Formats: sequence, C-alpha cells, structure tokens
Amino acid sequence: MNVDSVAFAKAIADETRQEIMQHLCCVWLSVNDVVDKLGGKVNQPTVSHHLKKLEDAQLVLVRQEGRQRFYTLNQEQLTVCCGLLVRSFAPDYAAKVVPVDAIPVVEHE
Amino acid sequence: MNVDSVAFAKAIADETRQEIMQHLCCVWLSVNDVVDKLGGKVNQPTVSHHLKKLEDAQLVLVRQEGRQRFYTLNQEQLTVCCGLLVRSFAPDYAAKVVPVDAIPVVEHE
DNA sequence: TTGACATATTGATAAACGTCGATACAATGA
DNA sequence: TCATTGTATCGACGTTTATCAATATGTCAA
Repeated sequence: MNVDSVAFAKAIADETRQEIMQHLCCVWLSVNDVVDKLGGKVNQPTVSHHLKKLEDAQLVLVRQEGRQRFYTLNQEQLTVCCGLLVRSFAPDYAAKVVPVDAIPVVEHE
Repeated sequence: MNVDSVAFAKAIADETRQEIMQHLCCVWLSVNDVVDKLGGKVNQPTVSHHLKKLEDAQLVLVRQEGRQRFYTLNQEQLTVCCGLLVRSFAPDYAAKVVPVDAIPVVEHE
C-alpha cells in the first residue's frame, strides 16, 4: 500500500484546489493573481492555504520574486502520481497507457 | 473545471479505501472477505461504507450472488479518470501517456 | 525609518468524513 | 414459519478540513 498515492489524492480532492491547479497550468501566477482568477470565490488566506497543500504534495513549483511568490503547476509530478495509480490499481491497463521507460521505479511494500 | 475528477479524487483520498482497492485488484471478494483481508483494521459497517463510496465513483464492479455481494476493482474507470487528470493538468505529458489506439488516425493532409 | 504592499500564519467556526455499535433488511436453509 | 448468515443502514462521536477575519511576517520604496 502506497502512502504517497493517498497524499496525492488528498491534495487534489478539493474543488477549489483543482480550480487553482487549472489556473496554474502552463503559466506562472502570483498568489494575488490566483485570487483574482478565482473571482471572489475565496479570499487570499484561503488561496495561500491551498497553495501550501499543493506545495506539500509537490504539485506546484514556486519561485520567489521580490515580495511576490509565483506558482505554477508541476505537470511532471502529477503525471508520475497518475502513473503510480494506474500501475497500482490498473495493472491490466498500465502497459497500454504508460510507456514503460517513463515510469519511475516505485518503492513500496 | 471538471467535477468528475474531484469526485474521483475524493473517492480514492483515504488510506483504508486504497487498501480495499488493493485487495480488490484483479479478484472478486465478498464484503466479509474484504473485512478479513483488512485483518481487524476496521469492521464490517465501515467496509460497507467504503465500498459504497467506491461504487458511487464507479471504481468497483458489483455482482450479487445469493446473500453475498462480490466486488472487484474497475480498472478501466480508474484508468479513464487518471487519463482525464493528465489531460487536464499535464497537457505537456498527455501525448506520451494517452494510449496510441485511442488516437484517431488521420489519413491525409 | 516609515509606509505600503504581498503573502503567510493564527484562531475560530462550521461542514464533511471515518469509525463504531446497534439494528434493519434480505436470502437461505431447517 | 423460524433461525442463521451476509450486508446495508442508522445515529452518535471524534477528527479532519475549508473557510474566514484578524494579524504577523517579509520586502521594497521613499
């Protein structure tokens, strides 16, 4: 049983967080940029809270610049985690879906 | 923003549930079989609760047989959900991960 | 240093969730 | 019919979590 895949699932198991992830896909945004993108759905401390959770799960990359912090989605980590899930829970599909050489070696059990 | 990927994440965002999924991978087990496999970690009503959550997310297939209900992991649904995640949140990697036979062949141009 | 701005942290609150014991429901066999 | 077995549901409880307002921390400019 792999604890990391539980941590990954918990990290993305929130609608607001996935919305933030969507906005951070392929672009770097400051915290306030994200707050603005969410259009008043939640306010700044909540966004910071979610970004911290995503950072803990290594699902975002962070770059400090002056007094701002820029975040972007870590696509590689997300891909790795999904690959892990498929390998663990869909072995019959793993070979078809994920190229073997792209799968990091998993340590578990 | 895709609601289904949030539902999927919530469904697998629990350690006990992932443990159950592990045991249901490639085999059919009755509820009590699962309870036994968990070796006293949780008891029967809790297992039923988790199986219902997994069933709601279509992550398990169910077969009634007499007074027993047999469950097995739905590997296809899990694969689909992971593919959805990668396409949504890792577009730069999606091309490598999506199965070749799922891509429609273009004959000309 | 002072003030303004960007972000993180804290404390409180309400909702969601996992778990349990007890019990209800359903199917089988005597 | 009744008793037994397998599973689901209910009600309660404690924990986790998302959210907010208020405040602290950190950075830069004047």
